[in-house]
Amino acid sequence: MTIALIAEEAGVSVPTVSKVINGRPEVAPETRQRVERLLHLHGYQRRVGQADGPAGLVDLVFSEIESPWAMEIVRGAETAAREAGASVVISVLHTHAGPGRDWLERIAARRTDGVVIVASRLSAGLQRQLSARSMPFVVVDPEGEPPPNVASVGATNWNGGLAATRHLLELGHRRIGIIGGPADMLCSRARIDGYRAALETAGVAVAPELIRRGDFLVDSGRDQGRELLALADPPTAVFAGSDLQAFGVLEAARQRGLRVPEDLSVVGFDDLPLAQSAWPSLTTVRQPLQEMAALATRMVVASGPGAPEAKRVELATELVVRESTAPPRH
Amino acid sequence: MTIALIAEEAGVSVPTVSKVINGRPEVAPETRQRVERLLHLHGYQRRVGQADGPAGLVDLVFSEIESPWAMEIVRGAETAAREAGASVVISVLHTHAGPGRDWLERIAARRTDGVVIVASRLSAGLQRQLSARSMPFVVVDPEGEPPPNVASVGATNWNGGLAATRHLLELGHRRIGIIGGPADMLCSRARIDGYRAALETAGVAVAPELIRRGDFLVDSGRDQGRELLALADPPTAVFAGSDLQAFGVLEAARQRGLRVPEDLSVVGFDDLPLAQSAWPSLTTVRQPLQEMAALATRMVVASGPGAPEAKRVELATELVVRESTAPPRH
DNA sequence: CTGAAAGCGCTTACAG
DNA sequence: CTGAAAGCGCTTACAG
Repeated sequence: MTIALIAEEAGVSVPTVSKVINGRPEVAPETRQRVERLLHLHGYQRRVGQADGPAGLVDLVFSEIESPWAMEIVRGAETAAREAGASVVISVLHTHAGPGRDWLERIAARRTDGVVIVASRLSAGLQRQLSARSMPFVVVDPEGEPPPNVASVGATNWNGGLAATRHLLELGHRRIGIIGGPADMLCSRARIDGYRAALETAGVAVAPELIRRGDFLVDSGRDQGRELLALADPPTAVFAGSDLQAFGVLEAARQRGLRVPEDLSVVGFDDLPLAQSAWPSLTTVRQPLQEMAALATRMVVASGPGAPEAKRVELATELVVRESTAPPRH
Repeated sequence: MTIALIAEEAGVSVPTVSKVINGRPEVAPETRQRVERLLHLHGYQRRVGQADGPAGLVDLVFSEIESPWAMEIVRGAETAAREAGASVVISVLHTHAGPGRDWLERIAARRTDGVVIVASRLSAGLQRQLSARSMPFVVVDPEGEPPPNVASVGATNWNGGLAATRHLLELGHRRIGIIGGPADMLCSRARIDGYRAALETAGVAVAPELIRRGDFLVDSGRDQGRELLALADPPTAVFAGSDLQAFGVLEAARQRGLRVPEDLSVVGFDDLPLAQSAWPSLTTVRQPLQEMAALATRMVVASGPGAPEAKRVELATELVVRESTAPPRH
């Protein structure tokens, strides 16, 4: 939006618009008002030179970055952006409700090549506004069901849930607890469904009291783990929703004087670098977080102005067996 | 001061000066340097349509982001930037040599309010180039001795090393191993000096074989820890250079069948969120990473165009005693 | 790697 | 009050 365009729309000359912008006195009040309204309407901002190639920026939007999980996402996005000659801008919203108007206005004030939204809700309004500004976007691990025409990247969570649960069943476990993430996280629901499928296939009844929810952090693993272990008929194995949650379950087991894996088997999800260094080292479902973020970033920078192809990609998860799982005692 | 005047003084054309300012690659190195010196000398600032406003971007430059340590820095910087109405751009250089020409050209191609350089070397050349472009910058935890006129933020590493070592001495330990970071990290040298000071004050001889170096990651803690525990007269306590290194030492102790803290005391450094969840929970020296990054970010955005006041700030460290330290057996 | 020429968005001086 | 014309600082496309 240039003053030339504003001038045309207002039916005045370029110098007149310039005078309004600069508060010169010699402009007729009606003219001034008409021009001001148009300036405001179009959100006019002075533009220097005429660079306007790609901005070299990809916006990476988190709801929270408390977990080392987020660091893996940042690493993947940064690598892919750098390879494309771009840099990553981090925003943390501190809400799962998705980016709001504040954020959108800030983003609009500078240029960006595109937006990667991580583990957050994408409202229809935001989708429309991003599209209106020709900002391509991709959602990583969407919260809730993403609209069908939105590009997204995730992992094969259902398969991961299935593989983890089967591993425990094969070891001989029958009472298997599960701690999921927030109820509206799609990835978490898929894992729980994989857990159910494995149990049902094996002819093991699904016990509602063994299915718990928390956020993905250590504390919720400890709290839910404690409750599971305090049950009259406690589980002999727990499948946690994240590696951090699994660390919390390890803590709960220690507090009860249980040894892992002799008295309790624990499986995590993510395979963060720290999963190897924990004690006992963690059996977990690896999801390729760096690759997921890198792919989303590449989709966004490759798409140029205009929406990227709306497709859903799921990268493979893989069970990594370490020391935290073993057959149950009897 | 216009680019036309600079061009005349440098004996080049106006477009050439424009290319230098915008980080275009097609300028001969000698030409670039001559022009940069003049830009800096005259304190050049782009004058078109005077305002242009702040870019709303702070560049946060890491050499590596493998550790959750980096996440704490990101969180602090992001919070401070958001409070100032700005966003954080992440760059990872994958070298400790500090930002090079590549990076500088990319940065110059867009606007930035300033640069926070984390745990990297700041070359005189880079310092000159940032100044030439009126980009304020602050170094967090500088590698090597930073030039005296450079603003930097760190922690009271010497005091931290002193406090950790005193804690172990007070518990009765006399053979205390230490694993530092890379030899040219200033923060690491300060901690080792604090360790020496505590030993000397207590009249305990400093044993060279007990002083080790690694990077700050888990593997180096495990490797150096293993070597320390394999000594003919092994230490009864180890002060690690980071919490991750301490996790590695815990692993080395387990591999040797030693219990912590009964057979070996371990102290970390940083107090990452995970230090509480480890087992045993880690006695460590807390450094306020988020506050350090937030302060550096605020210094950079507050300084406006032109260099920030060149000052060195050290935030306080604090010993946090948990379960990984105890009196030695005898 | 360099710069003459054309062009950008915007401002100013001035004629009407 | 208004706008055609000249001008400003700067950038870009391109020929050499």
